[in-house]
Amino acid sequence: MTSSYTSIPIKSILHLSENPRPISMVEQVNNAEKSSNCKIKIKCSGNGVPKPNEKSSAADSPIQRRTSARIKAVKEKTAASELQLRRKAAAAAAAAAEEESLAVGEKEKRGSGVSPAKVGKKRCYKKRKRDEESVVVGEGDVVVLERGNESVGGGGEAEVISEQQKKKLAKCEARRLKLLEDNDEKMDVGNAAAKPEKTDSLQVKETIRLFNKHYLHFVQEEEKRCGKAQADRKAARAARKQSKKKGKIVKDAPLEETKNSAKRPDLKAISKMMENNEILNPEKRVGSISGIEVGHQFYSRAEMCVVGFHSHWLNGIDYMGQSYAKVHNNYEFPIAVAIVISGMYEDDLDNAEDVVYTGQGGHNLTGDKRQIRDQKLERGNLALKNCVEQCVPIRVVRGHESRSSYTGKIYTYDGLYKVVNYWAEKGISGFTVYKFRLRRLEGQPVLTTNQVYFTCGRVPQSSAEIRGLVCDDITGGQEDTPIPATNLVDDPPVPPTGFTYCKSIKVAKNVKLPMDAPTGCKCKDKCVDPTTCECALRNGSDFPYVSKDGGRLVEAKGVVFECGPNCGCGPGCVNRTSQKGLRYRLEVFRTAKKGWAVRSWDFIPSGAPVCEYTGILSRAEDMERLSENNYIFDIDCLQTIKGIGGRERRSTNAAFIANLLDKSDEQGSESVPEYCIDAGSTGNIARFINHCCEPNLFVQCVLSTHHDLKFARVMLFAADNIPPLQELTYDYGYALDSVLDSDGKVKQMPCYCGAAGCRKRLF
DNA sequence: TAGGATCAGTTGTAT
DNA sequence: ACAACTGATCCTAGT
Repeated sequence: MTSSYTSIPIKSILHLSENPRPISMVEQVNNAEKSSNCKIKIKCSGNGVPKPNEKSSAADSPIQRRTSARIKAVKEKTAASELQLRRKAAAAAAAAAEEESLAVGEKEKRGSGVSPAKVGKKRCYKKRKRDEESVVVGEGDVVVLERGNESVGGGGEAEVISEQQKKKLAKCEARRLKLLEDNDEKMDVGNAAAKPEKTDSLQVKETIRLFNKHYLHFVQEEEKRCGKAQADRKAARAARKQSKKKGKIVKDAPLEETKNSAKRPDLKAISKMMENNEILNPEKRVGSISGIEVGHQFYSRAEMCVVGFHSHWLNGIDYMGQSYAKVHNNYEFPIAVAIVISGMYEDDLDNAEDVVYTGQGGHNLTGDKRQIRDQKLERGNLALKNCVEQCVPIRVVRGHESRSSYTGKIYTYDGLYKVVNYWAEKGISGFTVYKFRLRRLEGQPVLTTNQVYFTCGRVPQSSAEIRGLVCDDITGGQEDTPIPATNLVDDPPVPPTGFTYCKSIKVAKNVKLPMDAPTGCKCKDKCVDPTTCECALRNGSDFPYVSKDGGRLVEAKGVVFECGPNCGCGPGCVNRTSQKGLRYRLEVFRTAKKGWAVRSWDFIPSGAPVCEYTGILSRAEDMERLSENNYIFDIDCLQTIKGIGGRERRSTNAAFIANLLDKSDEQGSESVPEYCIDAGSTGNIARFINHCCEPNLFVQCVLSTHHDLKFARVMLFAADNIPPLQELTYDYGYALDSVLDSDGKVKQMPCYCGAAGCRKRLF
């Protein structure tokens, strides 16, 4: 039986709660603000919403917000400087590429020194890395094995060590020494060595992001198919009823069409990524995988596959088979490289640092999930046995039941373990099972499995449990779920002040929101069929959302057309996903260096809507006068669609949008946003979300009550699966040199978000 | 909530 | 070329 994780001392849990999640290494831009803030004494009244006329205190400003570009000056400058910049960038990239290709040999020797900054470079690095891996097994990772504990056997039917095996052990020792040597070299390189690790972790992040995109795409495909199947069944039933009346016999539709069960979108996503060569680390390898640290959380088995951590979504033991013997002659194959401990075997025994793992086979896959046959020393079992004899460490992942995951399960990488010994015995059900004693290698980060388990459970259940609470609900009851504010940084702790909470957009006096609501779809209750729903057609004949998990955006789009006031569907329609208000329990918390920040107590799956950016909808040029307002968000829907002003180009329904673009062009829209949302004095939770160069949210413009791109609603969606208590961030999206000061000079703002790929400048 | 069908890549073996 | 192997996932049926 798999032991529970309660074997961890309570102390370690307490320790955790005493030390809140480390705050990312972000330097505050406005350091001066903090001291002034400390002097302000503000009592948070009743509902916690400050008076509207309270002066916006600098304390509320984490770092400078997405400020309106100084429009006129930019207009003049953009065209000229953009061209110049592009030329410069192209020249720099070319030079870098050349330098890179020349330096490859040298850098490979050092095994480091890769700049994470430029995409072009990153690609070069990725490729080189793979080439490296295809010829090296077990190198480049720190593997420290203790001697004297490598005897084979120890259990019932232990095998005895042979002369040949002794030789192998010697070989193994030699390998170990080499690894240590390599490690020393790495240490010498010092800081430079840390860089590629970060780059790799970004690659891991991006690969998982890509997986999520494919995953949601296939979820959508399946939802469509199942929806159609359901409609077909309904129609078939109706037809049968009719024909019964007439006395005719109608055959049932073939099973294929009526089947309602969805094919597994996760597996389809894996297949797709294999087909596209998008799998990270496609070669199996011994030891740790760079970019995946101990404690890394996976949200499904499929995630492990796409980053090359464990190459099968189903097998417990991942091993390198005989085919690897052709390329690598330093091992006797098969050898195991990774295992998943998920408690599926009745004979498992798990004490965290010390595990008795049951081999594979003889397991009743359906029903009671117990042993029904004897296990044999073959496949994964043989691979684990070979690990004992050849001192090959294996990666260990543990599965946990957890609500904070879309699959209800979390897999945590617990580090490298060595297979100490193995034996065969009669298991609980009376069949022969192979057992492997695993011991965690020393010198690794403290085991995090239990911490993660309890971190998730540490989310407060009531306001009484919240530490450092300074405000019960900054929304003053406007949102369905209250948003508390906590402050464990300031002394005395102060709540966020200087703004009025508003759930929805307010419009400035001199701005007229388009009132001509577009014609709506004629669907009833919920929009289902994307081939007939007009709103779906506007999005390119597909709904932008999947129904799963209450609505998730499949991918970032130029603009999303949602159902609006003239649509026949109700509020529960999937194509109103962004209109349903806050879905997750959010918290505003004070950080030491970044001012206020936002995090969620709930798990947020990728593509889920987090919040809208609200405030006062204003003319961008009116904001020019307000030089110190740091809460201005330009509505850059048009720019995003056109892919200008530093915006990434996204997929769009070209046909429908071309029409809208023509309209806006007629109205003389330039490359600079005309309108913006000013959350300086009035806004919602979004005004507290900080910038990060590698964020976990992204901005998505949404149209529902009208089709004017200049007034699109601004929504923030989850870009990744976001675990509870992780700070929420998005990219403020400045083009470098796009902000000018009052004298028309280019203004520069350093970025201290601390991400590996930080651009070092906010603008 | 429990049971069971399904899913698809890897591996080893048979042809 | 093919079958065996594997346990996560999700739907369905039952309580």
